[in-house]
Amino acid sequence: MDEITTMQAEVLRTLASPRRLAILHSLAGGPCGVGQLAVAAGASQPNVSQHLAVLRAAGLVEAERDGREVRYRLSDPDVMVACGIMRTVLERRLTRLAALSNPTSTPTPAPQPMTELPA
Amino acid sequence: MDEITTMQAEVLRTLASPRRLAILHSLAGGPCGVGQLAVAAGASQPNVSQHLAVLRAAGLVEAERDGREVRYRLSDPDVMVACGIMRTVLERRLTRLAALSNPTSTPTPAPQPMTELPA
DNA sequence: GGCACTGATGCGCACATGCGCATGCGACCG
DNA sequence: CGGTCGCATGCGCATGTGCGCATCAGTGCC
Repeated sequence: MDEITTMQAEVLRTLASPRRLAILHSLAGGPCGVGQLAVAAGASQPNVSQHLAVLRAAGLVEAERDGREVRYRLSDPDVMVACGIMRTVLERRLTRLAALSNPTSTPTPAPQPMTELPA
Repeated sequence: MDEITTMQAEVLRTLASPRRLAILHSLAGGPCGVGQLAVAAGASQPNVSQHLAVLRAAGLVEAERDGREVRYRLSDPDVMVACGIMRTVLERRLTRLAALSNPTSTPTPAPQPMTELPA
C-alpha cells in the first residue's frame, strides 16, 4: 500500500461529492466568491463554505481575500482534466447502454475524448 | 446539478479507498483471482471480496468464473488513465513540497506526464 | 458422496460524513 | 461607531462506510 495511494484516495474522497464536483466545475470557469458558488450549486452558503474548506484542506482549491469577498480558485487544473476523462468514460457508458436498449438511434455519436492536457 | 455529475461522484466515491485503489492497481497488471488480490493488498479475503463487490457494482471491474477461481478484470482502463493523471498531479505536488523544503536536491526531475490515452 | 478449496454473504460495531441551523468573526459603508 | 454584508465555525442528528468475524455457497478432486 503506497504512500501516494493513500493521498490519492484522500483526494478522490474529496472529489466524491456531487456538490463539490459542481463547485469545482463552477470554479473551472474562473475564480469566484462563496455566494455565487452557493447559488450555482443550489446549496446554502454554510454548506458551500464547508465544502470549500474540505476542498482547501485537500489542496484542490486556494482562497484569497479580495475586499470583503473571498475568491476561490482551482489550485491544479489537471485534476479537472482527470475528472473530464472520467466524465468521458461515463458518457461513453451511457451511450453504450442507450445503444443496447435502442440500437436504431445512436450508432456512433463521436464522443471526442479530449486527448491533450494543458501545461 | 447534472445527472452525470452524480454518477461521477459515485464512481469517485468507489475509487476513494486505498484498498480499492491497490486492488485496481493490481488488476491493471492483468486479470486475477481474489486470493492473490488479497495477498497483494495485504487484506483479508472477505474484505477484498467486499471491495470487489463494490467495484463491480460501480461497473469498474467485471468478474468471470474460471474453474474454481473467479477472475476479476478492469472493465474500463481509461479510469486508470484518469487515476494516473491524479497520481502525476500528486507526485508533482510532493516534488514541489520537497523542493521548497530542500531546494538544492531536486531542481526539475522531469515528471513525464503521460499525455496520450489509448483507444 | 465426502472433502478441501475459493469466494460470497450476514452481522455488529466503531467511526466518519453531510446537512441544517444558529452563531461568531472580519471587512466595508454611512 | 453601529449596521450590514460576506464568510467561517460549532453543534447535533441521521446516515453511510469499513472492518473483523463467523458462516454460507459453488466447484473440483479423490
